[in-house]
Amino acid sequence: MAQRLFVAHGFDRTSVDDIAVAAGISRRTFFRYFPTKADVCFADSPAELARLREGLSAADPRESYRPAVVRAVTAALRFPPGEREWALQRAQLVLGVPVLQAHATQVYAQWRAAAAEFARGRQPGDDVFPVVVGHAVLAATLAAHEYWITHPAGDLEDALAQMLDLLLPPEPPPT
Amino acid sequence: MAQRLFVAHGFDRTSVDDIAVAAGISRRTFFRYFPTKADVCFADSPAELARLREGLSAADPRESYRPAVVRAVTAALRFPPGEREWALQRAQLVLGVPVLQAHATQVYAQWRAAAAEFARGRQPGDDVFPVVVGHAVLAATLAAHEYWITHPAGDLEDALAQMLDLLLPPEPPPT
DNA sequence: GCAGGTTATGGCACTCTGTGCCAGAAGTGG
DNA sequence: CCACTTCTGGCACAGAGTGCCATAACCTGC
Repeated sequence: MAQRLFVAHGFDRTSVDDIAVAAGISRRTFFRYFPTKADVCFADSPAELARLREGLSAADPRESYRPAVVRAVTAALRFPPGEREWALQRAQLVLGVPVLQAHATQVYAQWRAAAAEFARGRQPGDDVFPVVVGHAVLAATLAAHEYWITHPAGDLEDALAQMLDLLLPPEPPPT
Repeated sequence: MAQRLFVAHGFDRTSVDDIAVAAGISRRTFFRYFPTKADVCFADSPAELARLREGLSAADPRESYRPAVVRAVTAALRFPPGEREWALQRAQLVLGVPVLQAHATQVYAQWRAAAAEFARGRQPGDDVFPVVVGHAVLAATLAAHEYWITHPAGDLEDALAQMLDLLLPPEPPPT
């Protein structure tokens, strides 16, 4: 509901009062549901993060790590076909509005942490590998979304797989 | 000067009034020098960005792109030895304080854009390569800083080179 | 040194976000 | 119906950031 206002009038020109009035609640109540105006656009993020963690921890330890990451990430960000427009609109907002780009860093940090933790389990004792994998997963996710909003005819999932293939580092030999 | 206050009392617990009083200026004047409280920590960013662009555009077009990027990035972020503590402190702030992480996205976007523009010049007609290189350069820069603040004994420059080597995609064959 | 204009500074009032506190409405179980 | 919990709204507040205007500091040329 609020997302529609953001798209129609711009995020910055939509005040919390506007949203509250449109939603038929008070300003104070809005802040009980969403800690921040920007959080309206990140309502699905906890679920996506949970799916990512789930997909990573479900991976077969004997399988090499790259296909496992590709599968977990694409599954975590999959959406039902009916929500395609909705997801695209949200991606345009998050990647295009500075305040939302900024707010997204908190979500990104959790993605990085999840990927890094998985990588640490694959290469115990290696301090570099988890950091690189964390940033690679995040960079690929962002790159895929960036590519998607400029080429909306294609599928996000394909872009994700392609970007991950280009950005994930090779698996170092076990120590 | 303000950075010292941030380190001593925390970024959030330091108000603009505090900074203004410590600097002997008025609150209003502070906002003339820095559009935002967070911008205090990004005073060097325009110069770093300029050095990055410069280094990239100075690269020999016959050289493959990866070493050119490594040279440009490491040169852009090089600092005199006397500023090492200062730079490390700033990195800890920017990577550790949520508000600063968030504000940094604006700077990151410019880095990505500079790297992407360079990559576009190397692979005209390829829509994927610039996006990937932009995100790879940024991811490697962040990964290097993240590694550096947890292993401050090493050199940032070495970490940058290592991360870029792991994250930069291979150069696709010319079309 | 002085009148001219330009630039830097300070103060004031305002909007907006986000928060703490408290009062009252709404729902729930006995 | 009553007690208890939960949801909601209003109010006041702090802090960031901005627009406006008055004034102080700094050059100019004369």
